[in-house]
Amino acid sequence: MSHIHELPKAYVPADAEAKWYPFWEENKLFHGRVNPDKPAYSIVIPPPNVTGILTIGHVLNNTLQDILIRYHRMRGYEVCWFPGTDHAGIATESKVQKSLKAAGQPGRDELGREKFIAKVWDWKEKYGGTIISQLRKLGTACDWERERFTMDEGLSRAVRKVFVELYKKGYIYRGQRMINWCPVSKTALSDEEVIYKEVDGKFYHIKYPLADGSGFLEVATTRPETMFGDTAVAVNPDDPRYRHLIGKMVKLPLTDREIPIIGDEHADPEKGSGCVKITPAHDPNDFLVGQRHNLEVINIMNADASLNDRAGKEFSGLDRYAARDKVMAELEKLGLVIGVEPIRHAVGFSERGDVPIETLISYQWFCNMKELAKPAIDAVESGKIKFYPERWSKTYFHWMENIQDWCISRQIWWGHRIPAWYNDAAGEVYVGMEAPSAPGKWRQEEDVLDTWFSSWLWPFSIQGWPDDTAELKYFYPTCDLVTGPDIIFFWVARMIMAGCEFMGEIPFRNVYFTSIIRDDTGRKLSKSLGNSPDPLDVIAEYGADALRFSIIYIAPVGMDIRYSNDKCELGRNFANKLWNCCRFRQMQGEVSDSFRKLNADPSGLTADEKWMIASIDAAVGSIETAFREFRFHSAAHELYELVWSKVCDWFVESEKVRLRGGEAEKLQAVRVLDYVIFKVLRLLHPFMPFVTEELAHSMGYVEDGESIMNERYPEPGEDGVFADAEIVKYVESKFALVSAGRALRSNCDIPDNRKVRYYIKAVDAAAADFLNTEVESLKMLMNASDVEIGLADYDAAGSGAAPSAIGDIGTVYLPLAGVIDLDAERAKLKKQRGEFEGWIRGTEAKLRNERFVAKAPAQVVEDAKRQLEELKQKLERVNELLSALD
RNA sequence: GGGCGUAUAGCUCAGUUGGUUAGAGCGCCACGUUGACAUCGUGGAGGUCACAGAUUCGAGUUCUGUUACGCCCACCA
Repeated sequence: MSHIHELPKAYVPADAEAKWYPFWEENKLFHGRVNPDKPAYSIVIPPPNVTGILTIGHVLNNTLQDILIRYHRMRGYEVCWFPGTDHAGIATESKVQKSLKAAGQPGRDELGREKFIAKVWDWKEKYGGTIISQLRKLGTACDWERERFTMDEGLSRAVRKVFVELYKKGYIYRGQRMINWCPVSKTALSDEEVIYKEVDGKFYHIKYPLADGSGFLEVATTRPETMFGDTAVAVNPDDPRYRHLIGKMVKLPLTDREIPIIGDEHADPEKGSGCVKITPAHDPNDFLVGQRHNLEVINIMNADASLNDRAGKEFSGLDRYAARDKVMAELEKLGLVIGVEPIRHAVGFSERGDVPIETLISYQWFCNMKELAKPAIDAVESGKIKFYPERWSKTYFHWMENIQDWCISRQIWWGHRIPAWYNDAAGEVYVGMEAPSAPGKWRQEEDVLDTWFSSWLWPFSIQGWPDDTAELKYFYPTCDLVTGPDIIFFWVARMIMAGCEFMGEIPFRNVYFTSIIRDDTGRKLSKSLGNSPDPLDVIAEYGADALRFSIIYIAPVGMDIRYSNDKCELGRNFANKLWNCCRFRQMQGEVSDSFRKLNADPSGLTADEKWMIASIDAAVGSIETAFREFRFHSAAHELYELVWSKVCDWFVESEKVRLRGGEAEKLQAVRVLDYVIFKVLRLLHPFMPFVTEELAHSMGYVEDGESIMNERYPEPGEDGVFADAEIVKYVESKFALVSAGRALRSNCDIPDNRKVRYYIKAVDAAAADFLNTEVESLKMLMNASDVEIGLADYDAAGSGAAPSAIGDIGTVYLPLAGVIDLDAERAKLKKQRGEFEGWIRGTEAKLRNERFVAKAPAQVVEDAKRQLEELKQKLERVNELLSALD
C-alpha cells in the first residue's frame, strides 16, 4: 500500500484556512439561490458596525450562525446567510472626527455638512470592510454577493418609505418633549441609549427664602445648578407642615425672580425636607408638574451642557459641574446652605459618549410605537416567534407592553437625513420620499434618523424591499436570528414590529440569544480594561476551528461565558486528535468503497464494529436533538466524546488487531473506519469547517472541486440494520473489564510497557463465549501477552494468589508469579465487600418498603430487583475471592 | 422598588421529563516516548450538589424561605 499522501504529524490550521476559504468563495458555495425545489433556510447577520473590529463576542455569535447555516445546507435546505454592516451614526461620526483630528485635518464643523459626509464615506470605503474581512478568517459562510450596508441606496429608500408611511399614519410626529441629550455627541438619544449607573453624588440642602420675609423653605437637590430653571417649589398638598404656604412666593436665590409654592402630589413628604424645587425644562417629573400648573419652562443649558445666559452673567458659559460648585459657593456666602450629605444614586449616561446625559425639552421627531407593538406582542405570545432561552420573552413583553414613543431624530450628519422639508414662509411641513418641487422655498430637515431606524428593517430591506423581489418571496421570513440579549429592545423587538407592519409577516421564527462573554475573572470584556482578546491573534495561534469549537464547547446556554485564550487549547487539541485519527486511518491504505455506505454483511461485523456504529448513531440522534433545541454546546460535547473516547480511545485501539490481521479482516476494518470517519467529519463540519474539509479531501472522501459542505448530514437511525443492543452491552462490559485490568496493573506498579498475562473468569457460558471472541482485542487493549478466558476459578495452585477485579461479565485476574501483597489484596476485597453490602442493604430496604413497591413505576422496581441480584452475585464473587486468599 | 439569572471537584462548567454509587475539560499525582497523536496514552486523588424547611417510597433535579453574586427594567427630587 502506498503512503504517498501521508499527512503531516500535526494539523497546521493556517494551511487549511488559506486553502479552503478562497475555494469556497470562488466557487460560490455560499451563494443562496431562489430554488423552489428545496426548502429555504435563511439568516440575516446582525450587522456589525462599520467602525467595528472583530471581538470574541462576534466570534461566538457568527460561529453559531455559521453552524446553523452549514448544518441546514447539509440537511438539504437552500440556505442563504445575508451579511452586511451598519452605518452606526454616532459611533462612526465620532470615530471619523477623531481620526480627522489626529491627522491634523479640519474637523466636522469647519468642513460643513457635505464635505464632512464625504469624509465619512471615504473612511467607510477605506476601513469599513475590516470586520467583514475578519469574519472571513473565522470561516463564515456568508453570501457575500448579497452584502449590504445600511446606507446603500436601496436601504435608504426603504428607510424613507417607512418614514413616510408612518408619518401618514400619524405615528411619526414632530414635537417638543423631554428627551435625553448627550452633551458630547450633541444630539438627542432614545431612552434605550441611556445607561443608568449608580454613582456617588451629593444631596444638597438649600434654603429658599419666603418672599414675605417670614422664613424659608428647605429644598433638597442633587443638582443645585439647575436652580436657574426653577419656576416653582412644590409641597405635598396633604403635608401639614407646608399646606398653609401654598400660593405664597419664594425668592429664588442668585436671581431676581420670585417663584410660587405649589401643591402637588409629586412632592413626597417622606423624602428630603418634603419640599422639592421644580425645574420643568430639565427634569421629566418636573416637566409634568409644570404642565399641571402651567409653569414657565426655562431652558438654562447649551448643547454642550454649559449654562446659557438664562443662568445670569456670572454663570453663563460655565460647564454644569463648574456651575454647580460656583452655585454652592455663592449660596454658602449668602448663608443659604443647610447641609450637604453624600448620596448614591442612579445617573443616566450616554451609551456612546459615556458621559452623564441631560434631560431637557427639545423639538424632536418621535414615533408612537403603541399600535406597532400589538401584533409584535402577539407574534411571540402565540409562539409564531420563539425565544431561546425562552425566559427572554418575559423581558420582551414587559418592554413592549410599556413601550414609549421612540425619539428618532439625531442632531448629527452621518445617517439617513429625515425626509421632511419646511416651507418657513408658509409655515408648512412636507414629508415625502423625494424633495418637493420648487426647492427654493423648501429647506430639508437637518436631523438624521436614529441608526436603528434603518436596522429595524434589515430582514427585508436587505432583500430588496420595498420592491417585491423573488428573494423576499423565497427567503422571507428568515428562520433563525442569533444575537445578544443586550439588543433585544434596540433591534429584536423593533424588527418584529417592522416585519409585522411592513411585510405583514414576522421577520424570523426563532431568536437565539447568545451568552455574554467575560474574561476569566468574570469582568466584562472592554477595550479600556484591555481584557479583550483579538480573535485574529487567537486564530493565528490556535486556528479558526479551534477557536470556533472551543467557544461553542464552553458556552453554556443562557449564561455568561468566562473566556480566555488558553481555553482554545481544547479545540486545538481536538482538531489535532481528529487529524491524527485520520492520519492513522490513512496509514492503513487507500480509501475503501465504504465511506458513504457501509459495504458489509451486518452479520459479519465484529462486536466492536457493531458497537461503534451503534455509538455513532446514538450520537447523531443526540446531536439532532441538540440542534432542534439550540443546545449547541451539548452537540459539541457529544462530538468531542464520540471522537476522542469512543472512536479513538476504544474503537481504533481495539481495531488495530484486525488492521494487522488477514486481508479480509483488514478490509472490513478499513471499511468500517472509513464509514465512521466520514460520518464524523460530516457531523463536525458545521463546527470545524476547515479541518473537516481538508481531511475529507486528503482521505479521498470528497473529490477535487467538490466540498464536504455539500454532503448530506448524517441522520439518526440510518444504521438500524447493524443494531444489536445485546452486543453493545457486552462490548461496554468488555471495555469496563479492560479498565479494571489496567487498574490492577497500575496498582501493582507494573509499567504500561511491560506485557503481562491476565485470566478472566466469565460469569457464565455466554459471557465466556463472547470473551473468547475478544481475546485478541483484550490483549491489545490491556497490553497483555496472553488473556485466558475460563469459567473456572483462577487456579492459584500453580502460581499463587492473584489480584483481581470484578466486572459485570467476569472477574479479571492479574497473575504475578508470586509477587502479591496478600494483606493489601485482602484489604481491597474487604473494602469492596463492605461497599457491596452497603448497597445491598439499601436496595433491600427499598424493596421491603411497601410504599416503594406500590408507588414506584414497575420498571423502577424491576430494575431494583435486578440490581439486587447482580449485587448479590458480585458479593458472592468477592467472598469467593477472599476465601481463595486464605 | 419590580423582574430575571446563577450557586455542583482547586478552576470552568455538564447533569433533558425526580429513580442504583453525581460527570467532563483543565489543573494536580503516579506510570508510560509500543510504528495516529506528548496538541498523546493509562491509572489515581478530589464533591455532605450555597443554607434551612416542605412535597415524595425516593430530591443535585419540584415547591417555599434565606444568603451571596450578576444582569435587566423603573421619573428616587
